[in-house]
Amino acid sequence: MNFFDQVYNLTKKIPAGRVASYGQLAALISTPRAARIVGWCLHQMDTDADIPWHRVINSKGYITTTCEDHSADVQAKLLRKEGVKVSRKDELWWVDMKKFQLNPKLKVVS
DNA sequence: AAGGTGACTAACA
DNA sequence: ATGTTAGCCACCT
Repeated sequence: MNFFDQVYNLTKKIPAGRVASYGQLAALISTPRAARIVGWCLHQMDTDADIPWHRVINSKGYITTTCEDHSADVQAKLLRKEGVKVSRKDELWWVDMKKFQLNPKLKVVS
């Protein structure tokens, strides 16, 4: 199983109504510094894959997608549909990580 | 086979 | 406190 598959697998486990950061996912796959790869992975992923890609955002809570199919607007909409509070901040969509981050305690590492 | 590319981050100035 | 910089590492060309 390659890294991408692990990312996909893990992403699927994120429950609706919660979000995780790229770095957090990387840490859970035991490669704490691979945050960028996680992002790239989701960027490259098949659009039809059954993966809740929208539940993954950056460590500060901002939505920074650059995909056209998976735009930040779409992502924000999907999250709100699941009960995650998304607001406008600095021209970007933002969610409160303190409230919605998946298992914050796991973000130890380092 | 080697170097480039990120939906990132933490450390610094 | 805010903006920049430099590591990060699996995959692609």
